[in-house]
Amino acid sequence: MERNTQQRQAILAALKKAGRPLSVQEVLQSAQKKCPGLGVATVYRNLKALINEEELISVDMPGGVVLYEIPHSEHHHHFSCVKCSKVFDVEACKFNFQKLIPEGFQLSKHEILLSGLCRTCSS
Amino acid sequence: MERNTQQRQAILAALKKAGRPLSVQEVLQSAQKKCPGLGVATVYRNLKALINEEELISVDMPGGVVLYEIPHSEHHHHFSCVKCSKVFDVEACKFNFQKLIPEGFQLSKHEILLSGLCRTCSS
DNA sequence: GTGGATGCAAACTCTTTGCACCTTG
DNA sequence: CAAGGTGCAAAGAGTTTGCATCCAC
Repeated sequence: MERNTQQRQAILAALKKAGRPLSVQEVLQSAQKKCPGLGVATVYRNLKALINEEELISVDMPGGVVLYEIPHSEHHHHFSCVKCSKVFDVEACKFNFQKLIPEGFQLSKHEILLSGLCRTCSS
Repeated sequence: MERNTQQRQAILAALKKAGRPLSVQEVLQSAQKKCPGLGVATVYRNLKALINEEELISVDMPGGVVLYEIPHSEHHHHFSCVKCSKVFDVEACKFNFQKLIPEGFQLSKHEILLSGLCRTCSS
């Protein structure tokens, strides 16, 4: 997928505008404002292609929900608000996870998902 | 769900025997050995009920796969082998995640998923 | 005996795919 | 104008639900 179609532009614009990880449905609804008639299949196809091109990253949430975001920072994790369900980025961690795993295991990646109340919901 | 049915016993036995998080399909196949004719719906219903009763915990994996395990230790996380796809428990972490999140956010839970090669697959 | 639990199949949700048409380069 | 992308609808995969039957208490 190389062509710069209106659909692709609308999808990327929606994610850029949001500034936080969005679900497929959120991407669809937001992108449809700029591109009426946009279908779900196209969103799925573009999201998959954009991840392959490393223009997007996917964030797996509990319950099988997958969110998509533009990889703006080198390394970061996520915070999910239990009340409003919005997902926020949190800063990089400098923890040494290697010491958690047993002898002989090779660590190559880690994912951290924090949850609780966001600033808005906790006040 | 309070009754101690053969199906429920078979499901719990399968998870106890495995000693690691299992998928719905793994639970079904293992439990069917002791309980032929066991249906998928019953497995789903029991797993859900057992989680409510806090006799099981669920582990969300990337790709929307949900695994189930018996909560044997107080607090632990998981390591997923990228080669054999088996999931192992790793020891408790003592990291301070609070310092990662922004001012005003309230942290109540954290999930860590490590991945790489397990001992068997790395040798 | 009776109400909760089961098994089956249908229904649902979410994602993918086939195909004719359209659009970008 | 030609390849590649799109939209629609149908097909899949995974999970849930309705209902008659069954069985644990």
